[in-house]
Amino acid sequence: MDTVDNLVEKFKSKRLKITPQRLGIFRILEGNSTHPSAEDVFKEIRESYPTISFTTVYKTLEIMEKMGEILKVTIDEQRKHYDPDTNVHYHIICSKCNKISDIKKEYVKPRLPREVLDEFTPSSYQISFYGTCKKCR
Amino acid sequence: MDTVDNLVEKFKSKRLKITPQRLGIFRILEGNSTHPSAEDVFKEIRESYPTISFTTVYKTLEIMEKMGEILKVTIDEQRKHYDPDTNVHYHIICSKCNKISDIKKEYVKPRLPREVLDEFTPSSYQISFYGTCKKCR
DNA sequence: CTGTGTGCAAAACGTTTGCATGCCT
DNA sequence: AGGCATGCAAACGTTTTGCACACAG
Repeated sequence: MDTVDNLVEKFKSKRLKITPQRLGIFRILEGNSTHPSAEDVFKEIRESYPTISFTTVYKTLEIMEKMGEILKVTIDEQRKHYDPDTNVHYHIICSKCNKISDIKKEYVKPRLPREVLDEFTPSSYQISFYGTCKKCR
Repeated sequence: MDTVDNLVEKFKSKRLKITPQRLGIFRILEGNSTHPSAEDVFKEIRESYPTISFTTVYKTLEIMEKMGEILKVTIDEQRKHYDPDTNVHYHIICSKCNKISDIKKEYVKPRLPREVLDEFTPSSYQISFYGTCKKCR
């Protein structure tokens, strides 16, 4: 996602309002590589803004996702996760502690065969490795 | 997954019972490449077995998944999908009609860098392309 | 001042569980 | 006969929605 400052400008240019709640959510997400769920964001922002509601968090995340500022990461069938890093990268997920980490090195771009590209226009992709991390082994 | 006949034997050898409900679920899944959700399986089996319950479908799918006969496909954040093809392959998902298709050709195995393998032991992975299919374009 | 955003409560949705009954082996 | 399987209803966890009020622009 963009910087908080640029995001504020983008919101203003779309006539979306900048509220303390939204600013708090922007700040939590900026540079965040923990792939938080809506609940994670809610819990964290509650510490600095105790009266914020779940509704506001959900709605703001939805707006940001539609704007393309954050990506929905479909990794865990229990809940949605969000990733402010919109560049493609692998995810590794520990099935025991459920931690999601990024892998950016030695990235191999998977390709679709030409005959598939005639039938299907890809816009994004996700690569997820499931396994066990060192701590949980 | 294995053939229905072999699956029946596997269930028997684990002292799991073969009921008409379970047989119906096996038959729906055999050779099924539509990546059905529990609800899809439920709807289809209802046609031949109108009194079956959601509970039975969920529980049977869970057993089969734990036995490794079908794979949980985490592609859609709304619901779980199951795939009786347990060989690794790509999935392409049309964001408009939500159809999930298999890609088996020109498969490139993504690799994790060695320093990651010291920290993380992968057991499976999923590659999903999101986009738009010809019909929906 | 206008219209968007907020927050509550309730609904919606897929999934899971407790439990009494049924039926496969 | 014994124990696993079934199916109902209720519980669950997450996400969405309707609505009145608040506040940013």
